[in-house]
Order: sequence, then C-alpha cells, then structure tokens
Amino acid sequence: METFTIKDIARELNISTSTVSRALRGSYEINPETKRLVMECAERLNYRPNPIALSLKGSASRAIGVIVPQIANYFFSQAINGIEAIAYNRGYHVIIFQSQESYERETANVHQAMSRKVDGLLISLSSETSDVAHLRDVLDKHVPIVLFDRVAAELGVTQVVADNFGGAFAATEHLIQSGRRRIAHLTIQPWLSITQERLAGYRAALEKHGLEYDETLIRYGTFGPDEVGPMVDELMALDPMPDAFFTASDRLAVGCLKALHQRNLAIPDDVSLIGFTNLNVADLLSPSLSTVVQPAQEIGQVAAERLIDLIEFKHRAKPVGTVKIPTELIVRDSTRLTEHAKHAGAAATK
Amino acid sequence: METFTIKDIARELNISTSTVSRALRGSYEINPETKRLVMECAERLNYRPNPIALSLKGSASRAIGVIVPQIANYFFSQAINGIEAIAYNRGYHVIIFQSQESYERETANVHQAMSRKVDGLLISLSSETSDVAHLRDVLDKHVPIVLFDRVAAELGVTQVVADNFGGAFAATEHLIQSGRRRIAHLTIQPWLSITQERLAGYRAALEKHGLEYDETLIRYGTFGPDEVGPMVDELMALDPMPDAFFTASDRLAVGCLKALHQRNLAIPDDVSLIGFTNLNVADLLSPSLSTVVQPAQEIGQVAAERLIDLIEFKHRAKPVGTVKIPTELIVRDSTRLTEHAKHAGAAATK
DNA sequence: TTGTAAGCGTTATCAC
DNA sequence: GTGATAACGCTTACAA
Repeated sequence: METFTIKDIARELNISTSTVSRALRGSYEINPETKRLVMECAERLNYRPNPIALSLKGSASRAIGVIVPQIANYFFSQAINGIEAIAYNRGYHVIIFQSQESYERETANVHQAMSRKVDGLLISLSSETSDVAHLRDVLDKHVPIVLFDRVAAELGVTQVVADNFGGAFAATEHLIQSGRRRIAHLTIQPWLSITQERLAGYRAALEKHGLEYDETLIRYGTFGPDEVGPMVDELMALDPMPDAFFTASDRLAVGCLKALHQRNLAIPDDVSLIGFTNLNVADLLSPSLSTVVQPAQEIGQVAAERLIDLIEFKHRAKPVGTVKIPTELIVRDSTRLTEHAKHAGAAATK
Repeated sequence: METFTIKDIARELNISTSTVSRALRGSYEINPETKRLVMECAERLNYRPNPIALSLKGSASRAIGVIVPQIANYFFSQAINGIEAIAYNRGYHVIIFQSQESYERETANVHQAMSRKVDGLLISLSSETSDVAHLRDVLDKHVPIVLFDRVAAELGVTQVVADNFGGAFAATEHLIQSGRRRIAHLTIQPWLSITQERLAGYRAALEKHGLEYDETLIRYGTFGPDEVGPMVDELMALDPMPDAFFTASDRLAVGCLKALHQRNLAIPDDVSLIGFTNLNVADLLSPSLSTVVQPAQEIGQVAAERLIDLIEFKHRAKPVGTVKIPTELIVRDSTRLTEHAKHAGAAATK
C-alpha cells in the first residue's frame, strides 16, 4: 500500500521523469513501446498521481468547493448528496464549507476554497449576502462558479434553482381550490431571489382566482431559533384569522405544524398547511399532507454537472443561464389523515 | 484581492524567504524587530499561507477527511455539522466522502483522502465493512484516525459513540413500564457494533423485568429501499402480535410509522413506538412520541476534537479509548397525541 | 540572526 | 523521442 511517484516509475524503467509524465498523459510524440512499458509499470505499482502536486503546479486539482449555509438541513444535505454523486463519477472531490448564514463566513470560505485551489465553486448564498464582490474576485481568476437555490442574477453565472414561482403558484392554487380564502405565507428574508419568486407565484395564484393580496398575511423569518411560534401566534390573532398556511421551507413547515399543534388546532380542518419541503420531510410531517416537493438532489446534480462542464470544456460549455428544475405538487388525500385521527380519537375514548 | 506569497513579503522587505518563513512561524532565533516588520507586512498584504504548498511539503495540510456512509441522513449530516464547527474553530478544513454503505467505495475514499494528504481521518464505517486492513495502512503512515458511531474495536483507535446500550435499555424499559410485553426490535446489520450494543441493552431490559427474549421479534434491515413495510408486515402477522416497536434509527422509525399508518393502526393505542432518532426527526414524527435522542452533533464534535488533539499533540493527547456520549430518553406525554387526535376526529365528523 | 539551497511531485520549456 | 531543468510556495538543514 506504499505510494509510488512518477520518479519510482522512471527509476524502475531507467528513463526520465519527463518521459514518464508524457507517456502517462498520452502525449503524441512518444514511442508506443515506451508508453506501453510506462503504463504497465504504473499499473503494476498502482501509481496514482498526487493531486496536491498537481494543484501546486497550477493545473487541475480535481476538487470542487461547495459552500452552503448549513449542512444539517435536509435541503442542503440532499443537494450535497447529488453533488457528491456527480463529482465522484467524474473524478472530482468535494470540499465542503458552511457559511452559517453569515456573509463574513461566506467570504472566508471563498478564500479558503481558493487557497485550496479548487477547480470550481458551487455556492448557495447565505441569507446575509447581498453584495457579491467576493465572487467577482473568483471569476476574475477564471475559477468558474455555479450558484444554486440561493442565487444572485447580477453575478451573471449559471444558476440552478427550483421552479419556485411554479411551485408557489400550484400550492396556493391548490389551497384556494380546496376552499381556503385567507392563506398566510411564511417565508424567509425578502431580498432573496427564492423568496421573491415564491411570493410572486403566491400573488399570481391569488390574482387568478380574484382574491385580494393582503400584506398582513405575509411573515418573513430570519432563521432565528424558535421564531416560528410567535409568527404563527401573530397570524392567528388576526381577524379574520387565516384558514391556511403556505410555508417556504421544511423548517417553517415544521415550526408551523408544531405551533398549530400546541394550539390544539387540527389540520386540515381548522387550517390547511402546505409547504416547500423535501420529500422525506413531507412524509415525516404526515403521509397525508400535501406538499410542494423541492428537487434538492436533482438541483445538486444539475449544478455539479454544469460546473464540471465549465471546468473541463471552459469554452464549449452550455451558455450561462438559469436552469429551473420543476417542483412537484404532491396532493395527498387528507381524509386519510382525518380517518387516522378519528380512529385514534375513538381509541382514546375507550 | 490578489494573493500574496512569502516571496512578496521577502521582496518588499529585502530579506530572504526563509527569514520570512521563520518570522511568520515565530521561530526563536529571530530578531524581534524583523519579526515585527514581517508580521506587519503580512498583515498589510493580507498574506495567507498556501495550504497546497504546505501539504506538498509534507507538513500539515490542515484538512481532515470525513468518511460517512451517507450525507443525506439526519444523523450524519448533524454529525458533520458538529465536526465542521470544531474544525473551523481550530483552523481545519473538512473534506467529505461518502461510502454509500459500500466497502469498495470506502477503500477508494480512504486512498483519495490520503492522496489529498489529510492530517487525520474521521470515519463512520460502511455497513459492508468487516475488514479494516485499509485503515491499518493509514495508521502505518502515522495519519491518525478516530472512528465514530460505526466503529471497530479491533483497530485500536479512539472511538466516539452514543451510549447505545444505555439508550436501548432505557427505551425498552420505558415500553415495559407502560405495559408492553411483546416488543419488536427493528435494527440494522447484526455484525455492526451499534447493532450489538443496542440488542444487548434491549435484552438486558427484558431480563431485568422477567420477560422472555423472543428471537422472532427481531428484524435486521439492510438499508434497502422500502424494506421496512414488509418487515412490519411479517411482525404484525405473528401470533400474538407485537404490542410495541423499538427501532434502531430514524429511517426505521419513519418506515415503521408509515407502515403502521397504512395499516390504520393507532399509536400509541394499538402499538407503541420508540426509536433511536435525531431530535429534529423525533419532533417531526410527532411532538408527542417518546424517543431516544442520539447526540449526533455532539458525537461529531467530540470526535473532531479528539482527532485534532491527536494531530496536534500526537503524544500528549488523551489515551485511546471509547468515548460514550450519553443518549437522552425523552418521554413525551402521548395523551397529548391522543387529545390532538380526538380533536381532529371530532372535527372530522361534523 | 540571517541567507542559501535542496526538496516535496508534477509539468512545461527547452535542448539534444 | 527523450532528457535536463526550472518552476509552483513553502520549510529546513546547513552555512555564513
């Protein structure tokens, strides 16, 4: 299990390291016989090029940096899963950084990634990030960037996002069609692209069905701990109170569900809930609640694919643009939930 | 945002690169005044040592490799979160690899990590791994390893695990004390240390309360998709059927809950369920179900801490051993669930 | 106290 | 076709 270098092969074959290097990378101007010998020897010694030396040399490090706000978040961990799968297939390593939703840490992460000589960067912006100068520097050094989920159009790079508008529209319309009229919307920071797109989808659905857009039904979260309960309280104190919630994330959906539960409100009878969630989380919340499923893993896959194309072809890669991955509205039969609840309720009374 | 090297500082100050290098790392044998100048200049140019060059040189790369079976898994993503937090504080980067529960990929990951010259390795073994020769090679190269969660005592390295025995004992005892007698146990591959410890805890609790250990109530999963439903089916077909489930993971708890739900069985009335889960997942499953909370994040933190101690002190580090992080049995009032269900049930009938 | 030079593994640029 | 040599950024004997 010793680790051999190009030098060992050169010594073994009594040729120079440059010849070995050339043979290994299949240079034209090389004797086929020598090439064969080198290949055979490399095989035999189980030679693996040293990625560190390659990076130092300035050529490809075959590593991509991934910067996400939080690893321990279903959406991002699924996305990373997708990224890692593609990267592995195409021979890249993944170096992960967390920005912890902090602009400062995001900037530090970018620098660290650069000093590790990553071949490209996959970023989902922190909620604090409004200025993208730190990313401009990266592009200036010809290191490609692909943004995913939390994106910034002004950077002019390829972006991979869920169809937030479409998902929000479908969710809101579904709630309206099941008779809801005052649909509260719990979402995140208003300056984020995903927030705006979802809000737009929500408004478009209201408009289509002739419902008024009421600003007091919108609440913007800040990723603070235990912030959802108070938001729900405020909303439920409105008169008339909301009859449905549309939440922009797993975290908000869970918080909302908990808050409603604590207030002994039944879903779907007192209020309805529908959120952008990961499929697994949706199932956890309840196998009978409808949700808009975020294609987290696919977003990661597509983003990684685009980035590696950019790294490898540089020129021939697909043009810069925004790739929208469709979301899926899963409408589940909430009478099943009611059935289940009735059963449990009956059992409780015996 | 240009990136400066030790050479730039040397040129700026008209001294040699070696002097700069020594000043930067606070060597004794150096003129305090020179040192001050170098420091000042480094500060001004915002100098950052190039980690790649450091790695190539053979000294610290300030990167640690983390190999987990699956990133998109609540336990591991939380553990990684803990690892990343500690690593960041102590100035290390984290390079993540997924073994996908495959021995072959785990071996490949180990090699890749080594070729990236990681300073240490944090590993949770794949479920396929029984032979640890690939890790011996790493230790032979004096790269420290700390195992977490899925461990192998025969490797003789520090291990960080949850108190699986204690957690299983507490969970089982809780079920017994709430009147359950036929407690099924859904777990994972029997050769894994965590499986054995949990099974032992389960058996010990049965024994303490004079209940017979019935092998037919134990089911071993293999991480296959949709495997839990059939396992639950088999168990529910037993005569007498189980009156409780104790599951060894999030995934199994969720699968079990879904399967029971599909069969219209009420929890906690028809059967009880208690599982090793992440706190967030437990809350999702239901804010009213009891669970044994796995201290995922803390396991990650402690493991990272031990590994970095090993990397930095080598000799003065704490002795090799198994660190057991306590689990917490959270007993929640399942009458609240029942209350909620009753409410929903009543609403459903109107 | 500081400078010189070699070396980590690899590739690019020259020569031959 | 192949072989020296320098270079990437840094550390560390060894000299001075």
